[in-house]
Amino acid sequence: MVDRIWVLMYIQILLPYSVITMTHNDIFKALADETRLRCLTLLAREGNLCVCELCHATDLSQPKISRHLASLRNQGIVVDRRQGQWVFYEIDADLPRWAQDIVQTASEGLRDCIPFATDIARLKKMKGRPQRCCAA
Amino acid sequence: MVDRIWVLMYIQILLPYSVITMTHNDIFKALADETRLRCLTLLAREGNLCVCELCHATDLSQPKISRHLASLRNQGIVVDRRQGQWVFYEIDADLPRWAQDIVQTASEGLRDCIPFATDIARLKKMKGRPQRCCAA
DNA sequence: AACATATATATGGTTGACCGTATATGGGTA
DNA sequence: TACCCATATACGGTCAACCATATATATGTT
Repeated sequence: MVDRIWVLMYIQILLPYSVITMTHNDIFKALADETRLRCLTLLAREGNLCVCELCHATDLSQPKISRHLASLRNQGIVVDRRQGQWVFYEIDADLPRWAQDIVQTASEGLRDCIPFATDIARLKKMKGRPQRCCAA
Repeated sequence: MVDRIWVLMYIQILLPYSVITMTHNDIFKALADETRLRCLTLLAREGNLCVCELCHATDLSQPKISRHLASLRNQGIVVDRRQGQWVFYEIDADLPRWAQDIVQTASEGLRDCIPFATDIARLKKMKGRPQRCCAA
């Protein structure tokens, strides 16, 4: 029973960090899925967005967005920050410079393509977006 | 029997082109595999290379390299050119500008990392590299 | 023709990543 | 407490992509 508690603590405390095993092509694996590519280009453009904004912009289901954001977080590509009832995601500033350049280049290169342009348009039209407290 | 011949001709003539169904994240799918990433960064650096040079540089098996090059060719990311007994590959100049920038950024950003640095070193040390006729 | 080198493809099998649906968690408010 | 909203995760199933090994094709040389 006591052992079990220690095992659970191990899983809760150590695993979330040990999962971060970034290899050199992980950034490309992240961008290789359309859902993640859409989220990352939106984040590159907007700075930070909460899950419901990403759901609205992409018109994809909440579990789908959340699952992909979790995988990006576990790879150290995005970081999350809870603010009230919302969780805001943004691209990790600690990402290697060249990797940030890759995301930025993709975001600009795809700006006018479907579905990326549509995502931006839907986000702009979204009503009742949550207020940011301080950081843009 | 005659039908069979037409079917075969259809497969041979039409299929290689219809296979090219480039979507916006295909360039990232291409770079998401380490073997292809190593090949593409080498090609971005060297301009063009034949299969045996890529095998030598990466120390990977010939069927493995050839299979990945075929998938890159089928997606319109590289083009091949036979010259004598060698087949030279290079990055397709018709690739969208932003996609070329992605490959270039990756090539430069990974230049000093393992295994990319080792690949370049092995290529430099390779003996008996085939002569190029005209194009660099 | 016979052989050597370079490259491409076929086969069979394994694994990892994705999906939708259902449900759990957690903060905010009444 | 109970309830609502936003978010996260669990479950079970499907499919695409990868691998190694074996073999086919194509060019050049003797």
